[in-house]
Amino acid sequence: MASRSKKLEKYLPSSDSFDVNEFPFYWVARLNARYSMEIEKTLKPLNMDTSRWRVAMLLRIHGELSISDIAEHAIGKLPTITKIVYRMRDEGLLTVEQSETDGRVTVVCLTEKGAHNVELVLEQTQALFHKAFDGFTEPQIKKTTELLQRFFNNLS
Amino acid sequence: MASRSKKLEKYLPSSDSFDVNEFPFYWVARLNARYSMEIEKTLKPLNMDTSRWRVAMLLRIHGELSISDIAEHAIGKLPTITKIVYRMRDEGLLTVEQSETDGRVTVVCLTEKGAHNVELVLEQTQALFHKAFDGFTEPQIKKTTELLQRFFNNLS
DNA sequence: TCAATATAGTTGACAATTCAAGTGAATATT
DNA sequence: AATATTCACTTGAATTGTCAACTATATTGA
Repeated sequence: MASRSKKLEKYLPSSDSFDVNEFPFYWVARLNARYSMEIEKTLKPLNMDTSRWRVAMLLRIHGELSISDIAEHAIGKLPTITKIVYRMRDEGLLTVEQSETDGRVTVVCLTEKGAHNVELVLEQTQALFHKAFDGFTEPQIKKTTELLQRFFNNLS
Repeated sequence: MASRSKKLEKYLPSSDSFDVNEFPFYWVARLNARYSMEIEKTLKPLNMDTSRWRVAMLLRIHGELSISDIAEHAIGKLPTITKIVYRMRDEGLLTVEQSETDGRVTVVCLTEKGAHNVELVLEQTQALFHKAFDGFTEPQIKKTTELLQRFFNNLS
């Protein structure tokens, strides 16, 4: 047995000494759920939800994206993203058109209404983000992202 | 303007210098999604999914829990958890009964079949967890959990 | 060049989640 | 002791997500 197993044992769910409270993925799931719930409170009055929000935010950042691009950034399944996108188009939040250079790809872009909506949400979530980062220093935030990225890459 | 805003600005989605790749919640969402997707590959052949798995795992750890307890640990909504629980009961994975000390609460417990199922999944996910933790030292894992907990508490 | 394969997305049937509105049991208030 | 309120679910209707199968476009290789 490798010596590192001794200390790392409690992080393996199958181990006898496993402790959920020390298990990173337990906290990733909980934090994600809590974050989503909090942000939905702001989103709901504006007829948005987390799915729509993620898509809108990605489009704000990247200008325009294909359905696959969105699926990749949001780690969602293609049929799911497709449906979110068409739902949002029907609501007038974004435009959908076939790419001119590749007939297979669907290019998605925020409408003015969609962009305006995003800004509204951003204004109203400011307080939430300040609360989220409260007590954190810049290096700590950086460290968090770095660790999360490493776990992410390990699973990819 | 506070001096700390300067450096922390890029972490606020409303800021001009915002960078998603440095945004912890982006990575929390992505990591959670990827982790769920990976674990579902193992779960599916055993007729399980992430929801059922979370509930089963919590029951393995805590012995028995009320529906609210489960909702709290899994950060899920009560109607959702209620339905998952009754689905799992119908599948013979757990028992559901009214508490003797408080007639409002529903006590949930794994059946033998449910417990056996959990052990099967645990065996088959061993490799996944080793992969997930690959390259991490004990202090790094500890640090990750600590940072996630702090974000979680900030949002609570 | 043209069949074979791969990509990118879409659709319909089905499953899971969520909201709103309930029920019934326990606590708190008068 | 009677009433009001809170708590812990539960349920039905509507929304959303997922799988499997399919379409259309692009790329590859003989």
